[in-house]
Amino acid sequence: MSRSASPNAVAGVAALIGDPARAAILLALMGGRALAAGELAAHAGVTPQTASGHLARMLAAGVLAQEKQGRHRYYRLASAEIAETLEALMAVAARVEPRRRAPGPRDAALRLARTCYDHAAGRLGVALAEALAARGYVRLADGAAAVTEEGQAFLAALGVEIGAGRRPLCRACLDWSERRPHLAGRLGAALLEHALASGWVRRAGEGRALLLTPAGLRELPLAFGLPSDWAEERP
Amino acid sequence: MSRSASPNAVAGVAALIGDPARAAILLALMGGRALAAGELAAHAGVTPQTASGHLARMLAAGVLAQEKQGRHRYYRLASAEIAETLEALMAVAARVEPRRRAPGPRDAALRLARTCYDHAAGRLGVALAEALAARGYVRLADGAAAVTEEGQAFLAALGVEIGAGRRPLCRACLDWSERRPHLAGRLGAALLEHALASGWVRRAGEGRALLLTPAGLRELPLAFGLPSDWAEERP
DNA sequence: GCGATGCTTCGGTAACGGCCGAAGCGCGGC
DNA sequence: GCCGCGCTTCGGCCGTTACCGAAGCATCGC
Repeated sequence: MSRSASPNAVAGVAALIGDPARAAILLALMGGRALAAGELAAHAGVTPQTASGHLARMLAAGVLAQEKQGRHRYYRLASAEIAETLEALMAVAARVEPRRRAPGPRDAALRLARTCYDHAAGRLGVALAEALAARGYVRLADGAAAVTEEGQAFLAALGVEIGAGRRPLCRACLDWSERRPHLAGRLGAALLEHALASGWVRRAGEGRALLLTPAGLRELPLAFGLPSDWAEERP
Repeated sequence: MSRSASPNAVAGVAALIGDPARAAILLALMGGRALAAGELAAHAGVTPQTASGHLARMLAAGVLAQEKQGRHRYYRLASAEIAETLEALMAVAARVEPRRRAPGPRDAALRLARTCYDHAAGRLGVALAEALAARGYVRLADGAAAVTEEGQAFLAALGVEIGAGRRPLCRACLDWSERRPHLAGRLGAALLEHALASGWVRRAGEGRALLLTPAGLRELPLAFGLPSDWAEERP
C-alpha cells in the first residue's frame, strides 16, 4: 500500500509506451523535433483518428507536449526524461530480440551519429564527451553541473552558446549503441545546435540520423581534439 | 519497415512492464535479490497461478532469470539494463503523477540509501561516487572503464574485491531521487557488497531500503572521505 | 510409500482497449 | 461567404489478455 514509488504509476507510463502505434510515435519524436499529428499517424501506420486518440492520451499523461500552429498541431516529447527512458528501453529491446542480422546502411549511419532527443549521440556524441573530458573541459564526475572554468572559456571562444533554463547544465546519457556516456543536458543541446549551425552535421530527413558533412569531418577533430579514428566502428 | 530499432520491440518490452501486477513484481525485484514465485505473487496481489503466467512471459522475453532450488523457483532481474530502465520509468512516473505529499519515513529512508538492483543508490550512492571522483580514484568521464590506477590501489587496500565478468567495470547510473549519478557496474556491485560485509549498511526487509548502521555512520566517511553533511537532505 | 507444499498448466469468463467509419469543429484559401 | 483541409469526438466492432478455479507435476518431510 504505502509503496515508495507506486508500481501503478510505473505501469501506467510503461503501458503508454507499450503499444506499437504509440511506440512508433514516440520513436519518431526521438528526432527532437515536433511533428504534426498527421505525420505521426503515417509513421505509426494508423488512421488520423486513431493517432489522435493516442496523442490525446499521451498529452494528458504528460508524456507529450503540444504546440498549435494554424490548423496543425505539433507534438513533441515533453521532457528529456522521456527520451532517456526510451533509450533505455531500446537498449533492453536490442538485447532481447535476437536482432536478425540486418545492420543496413541506415543502422550504420545511426551508430555513427544521431540525435538523442535534443543532443548528439552515437560515436560522435561519445567521442565529443570523451575528448572534452580528456582536455579537462568537462568533468562528468561532478554530476549535474560539470563544465570546468576552462571549459566555459573554451566553449565561449568556440561560439557555443549555452541557453538558460531549469534543466541540468550537463548530464551523462548512456548510449544505446556505444554503451558509453555522451553529453546531454543544456550543454549537449548547445553542442548539437552549434554543430548544426556550423554545417558540421545535417539532419537526415525526419529521423534521428545525423549526416556528417565533409566540413564536419575536417573541422570537428580540430575544434574538439577528437582522435583520428573517432568515426571508426569498434567491436 | 526498415526502422532502425524497431518500435515493436520497444513496445513489447514496455508492454511487459506496463501491467500493474508485472510492474509490482519487477519493482520488488529491484532490491537485487532473487525472490520466490509465491512471494512475488503476494507482492503483486494476485493468485500464484496468475503470477506464474506473468513470470513465464517475462522469463521467455529475457527480462527475468530463473534459479531452481528444490521446490522453489527464484526469479531475479535478468540484467542491469532492466534495472536502469525501471529507474528511468520511475523518474518519469514521479514527474507525471502529482505525487501527493506523503514523504513518509519509508520514503525518507529510500532517499538516504537503497539498492538499485545490485549497487547502492540514494544519497549514499551519490556521495560515494562524488567522493571517489573528487579524490581521483574514479573518473566517470572515461565511460565504461573508469577506475584510475590510484583507485585500484585504494580499493585493494580497503579490501574491496571487484569480480570479473562481461559487465562494464564502472558505469554512471542516474539516480531517481537525487538526479545525480552514482556508481553502477561491477565496481558498484563490489562497493555494495563490501559495505554489507563490513556491517556499514544492512538490508531492511525485502525491499530496496538500506539501513545505515552506527558503524557505517562512523566509518564510511573515514574510509571514503565523504563530506560531513553527506547524509543530510538537500532541497 | 503417503500427504503436504510450491509451482505450473488448462479452460472459461469478463473486461479493457485498439481500431476504423462517420460526423463535428476550427482554421485557412479562394 | 463558401469550400477544403487537418484534427478531433463519437459509436460500435473485435481481438487480446488478465484473472481465477480446478487439476496436474514436481519436491520435501514423515
